[in-house]
Amino acid sequence: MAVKSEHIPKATIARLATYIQVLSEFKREGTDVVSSERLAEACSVNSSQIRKDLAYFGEFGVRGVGYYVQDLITSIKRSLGIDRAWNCALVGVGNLGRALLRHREFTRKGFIIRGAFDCDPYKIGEMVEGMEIVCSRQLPAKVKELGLEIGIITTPPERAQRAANYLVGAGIKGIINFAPARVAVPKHIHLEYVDFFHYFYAAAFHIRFDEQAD
Amino acid sequence: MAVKSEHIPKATIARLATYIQVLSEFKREGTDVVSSERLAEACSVNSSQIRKDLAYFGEFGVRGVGYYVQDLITSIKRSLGIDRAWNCALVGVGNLGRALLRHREFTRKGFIIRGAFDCDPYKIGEMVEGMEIVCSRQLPAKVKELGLEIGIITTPPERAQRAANYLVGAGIKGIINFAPARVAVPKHIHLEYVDFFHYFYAAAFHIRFDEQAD
DNA sequence: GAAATTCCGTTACAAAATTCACAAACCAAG
DNA sequence: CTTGGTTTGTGAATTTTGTAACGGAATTTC
Repeated sequence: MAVKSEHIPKATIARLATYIQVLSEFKREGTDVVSSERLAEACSVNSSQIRKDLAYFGEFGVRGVGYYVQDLITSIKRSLGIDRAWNCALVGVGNLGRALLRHREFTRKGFIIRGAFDCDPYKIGEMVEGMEIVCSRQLPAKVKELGLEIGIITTPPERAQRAANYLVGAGIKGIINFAPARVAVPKHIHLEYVDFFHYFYAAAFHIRFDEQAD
Repeated sequence: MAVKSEHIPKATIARLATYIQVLSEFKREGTDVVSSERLAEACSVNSSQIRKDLAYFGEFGVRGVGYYVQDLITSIKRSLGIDRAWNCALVGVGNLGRALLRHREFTRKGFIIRGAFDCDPYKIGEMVEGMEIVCSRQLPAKVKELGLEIGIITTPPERAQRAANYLVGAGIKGIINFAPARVAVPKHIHLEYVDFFHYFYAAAFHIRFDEQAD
């Protein structure tokens, strides 16, 4: 499913993920068809917004009717490139790394962690969730062998750059960095920073600010 | 530290969090003073962007010099309202909930989880990380007793709304929802959705899209 | 089967965010 | 004390994003 237009706003991608979530809820409730208006309300966005977001990727609705829930889920997934599984490598098996390895949702959402890497000799060889922790030096071999495409960094901040270098050198295509540190990568590598404290900061700010506004 | 202007863009808040992260790295390296230009490069944003973001909250720089790293960290933290600790309640002690309870970074960042709640009778009374799991019905009492202000929802999606209701009823001021479900709350309650699969979706999309663009 | 209704896709418009550009402020050197 | 080299803070210009309005396609009603 090709994109219609050249550039797609980052915000649109984020909203598509929300649409999938809400559509899945509709599906569970047994709703087959939904209008942009009703979907918009459930997502707390404008209905034009939804129609426009979807228009970047194609025509998925039926005029006078709305969107078929299951079809739309499928179409959005295809548009996002999550209509297939992605093989992932996790680098840094600390507390956070272990939590992610244990998190069943990854496999369910199509992001399958196939390799766990660490450079600590005490950890190498240990089994976590049925997976053996492997030395980071073996990344190039494993990336080829298992077809790994996305790297997940869960090291301490000071080791994040090294993990990124390993991943890039091994031929990974994209990196999701959970470590609280910026890393430099060649610009053909897609890089995302995950830091859920951002959300806490935003909450703290608004709570404090809203109180002042009274 | 009061805000200068009425409305502050959501994106600005997100960037301030990034600035803190990068400034902390500068501090660790022993850099005392930094220009908006250098900070901008490290954060991958425009230098005017930084100056404008900061201008919402005050004048923190010195013309001809730049920003004093430690002072700027302090100023941004005060601006965001994270110059003090926030007491949090976690509702839903499953895999994700336990992972967050174990995550040391929360305390270090000033978001202290003081109560763990669940409605499963088999879990109530269990100790997790030195904290006793308490019945969700006790939320109102505990919120008052411990001064809890922020609620963290880590229940399965179908129980997220109930958790939100409990939290709101107990007088919490803000909610961070890690459950993959939308919830409805009164509009004076600040609500943030956390879903790190968003980042994976974005990565999947760009990797696939960039390949096509070759 | 015609009219009325619904609702998508798209274009035009409005709002918001980002970037540019420059005056004012500061420091250092002579 | 003045000059030169920096760098901030901010109003103006530009770009991007979001919203409203509307034509046209599908369905339902009579």
